[in-house]
Amino acid sequence: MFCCKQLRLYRFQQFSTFRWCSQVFDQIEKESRRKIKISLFQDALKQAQEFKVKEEFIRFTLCDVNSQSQLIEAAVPANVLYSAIAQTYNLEFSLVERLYGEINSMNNFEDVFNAHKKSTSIQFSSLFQKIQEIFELSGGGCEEQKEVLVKDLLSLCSSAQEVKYLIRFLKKRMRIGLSTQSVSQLLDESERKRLLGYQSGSGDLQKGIPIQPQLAKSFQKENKEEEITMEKIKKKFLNDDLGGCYFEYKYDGERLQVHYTNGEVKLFGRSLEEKTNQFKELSNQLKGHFDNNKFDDVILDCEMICYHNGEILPFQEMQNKTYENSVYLSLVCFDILYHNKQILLNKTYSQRLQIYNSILKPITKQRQVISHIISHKFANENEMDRFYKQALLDGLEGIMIKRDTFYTPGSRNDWLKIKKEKDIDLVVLGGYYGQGKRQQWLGSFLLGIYENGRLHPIAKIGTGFSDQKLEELTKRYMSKPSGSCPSHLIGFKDQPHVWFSQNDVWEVTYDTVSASPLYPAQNSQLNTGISVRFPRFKRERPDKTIEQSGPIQDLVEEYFKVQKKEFL
DNA sequence: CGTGACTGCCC
DNA sequence: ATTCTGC
DNA sequence: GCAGAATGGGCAGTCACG
Repeated sequence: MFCCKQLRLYRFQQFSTFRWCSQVFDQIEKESRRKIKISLFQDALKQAQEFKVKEEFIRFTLCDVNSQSQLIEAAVPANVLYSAIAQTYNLEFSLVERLYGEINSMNNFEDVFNAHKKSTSIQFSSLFQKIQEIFELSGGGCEEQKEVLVKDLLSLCSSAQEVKYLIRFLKKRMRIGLSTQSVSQLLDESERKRLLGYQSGSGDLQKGIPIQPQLAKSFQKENKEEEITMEKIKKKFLNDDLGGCYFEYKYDGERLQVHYTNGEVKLFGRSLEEKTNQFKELSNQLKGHFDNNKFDDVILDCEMICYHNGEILPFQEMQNKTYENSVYLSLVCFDILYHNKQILLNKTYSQRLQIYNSILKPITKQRQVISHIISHKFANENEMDRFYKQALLDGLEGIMIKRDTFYTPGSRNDWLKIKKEKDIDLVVLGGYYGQGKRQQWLGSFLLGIYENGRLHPIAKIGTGFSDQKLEELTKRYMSKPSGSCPSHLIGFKDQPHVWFSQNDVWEVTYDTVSASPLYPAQNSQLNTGISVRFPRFKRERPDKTIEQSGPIQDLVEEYFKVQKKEFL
């Protein structure tokens, strides 16, 4: 009897301390094979369950304290966190910012830490509770309180490893190579609803709880370097079979999942946050529409767009009308997951299409509360191509092509998006230190464009580099004497960590031009700065001079073009 | 009470 | 959002 | 092909500060 108690006590301390948790994470992080990562996590989950900290352990893994309340602010603003670290370990703030705000290898940190080490590790459940208290703070003066509490937490750590994962949690980047998708697979549906806030759609569907949306993949992503042709799309995506697939315009708005059940409307965003209150007026209009039209219970997949005087406004306009004046908001439905007591996930798209077309009216130039998208079938590449080109002429983002398959939550396999991408030559002005796996490199760069004899910032860029390229670029620019901020950019709000003394030309791919409150690049026709949406690195252009960047005139014209499109 | 910095969520 | 990476 | 982890512009909301 006594022995048993001793054993239990021993195991309890082994398994439910924060040290146990950080050791599990360390193991998972070091393991590169995903299957093994998952099984390590699964084992840990069993132990966590045994000691009644399963929920906390999962939330810690996913850096999610409590998804119940949307109003919770950032747990710990970066500067508060850094300041707490700096004070706890007697470090310069700037050193924390550069180095210890993101602990990767233990080499540097262990010495610093050892002087402040606690000999016993805190119980995991009590650590989690303390973290929760931090999250619950809000209002004036809360940052100061948070700082105090974070200092407490840091001082409770018994190993440098614990500090590492605590910091990562507070920064909301656990980066152990295992995240929501893998965790989700290990949960049953009720745990999934409770802990992740969504349902997978396998088995029963519960209305009023969001379902992971199905997603699309991009055609150009799999076909870099090459021109988009409908012939290639037909061959690669459709297996030369045009028969079963549908073509639709891709509206540039905001994805919303609509649940209407028992006379109640609920809206959910793409990341499954509830948006009912954020779009209250739209929600009420929808309820009115559904009530009046004798609607059955439904779950609809829609794009929210914004109308003004018979025109659909571009994305940027929608964003800032959204909260001010929701009378313009409108939904375009493009799929249906549930209708009249029937789960439709395992119906083909043809069948679902027929249902949503039968209960909604097609989209028109005049705003309706809710309408449906128009689907087309095409017999050959010419028709496909004409449709795509017409979409671009009409000012849309591009088109979607959908296979005639079941609705698969989370999958990107059956929907293809085709967007027009453009290239432009820009000048690299400086660099910003990277985070996480890019900590020892520059992680992004400031780009400029030549106008009126000077270079003007127009965007940052941080994707499109292979690891090797990024390392090479970092070495190249960091080994040169660094430049300084040009006098005309002293007021620029997002100063690079390193200004480059040599300004090279890079070819950059982007999607659209946007009005910018941050970037000063403009010309005399504009009363605002401009920038580009979705910038990505394509290649270096050593053959070009900075004067050959742009020209900005092209971007300005593109910007004006988007402003006055009709979108239908 | 207004402004600027920061964060979370859209894309 | 886009992109790259290891499995 | 999947999942994860880097990174982008820009808006609304929150909080610190003057």
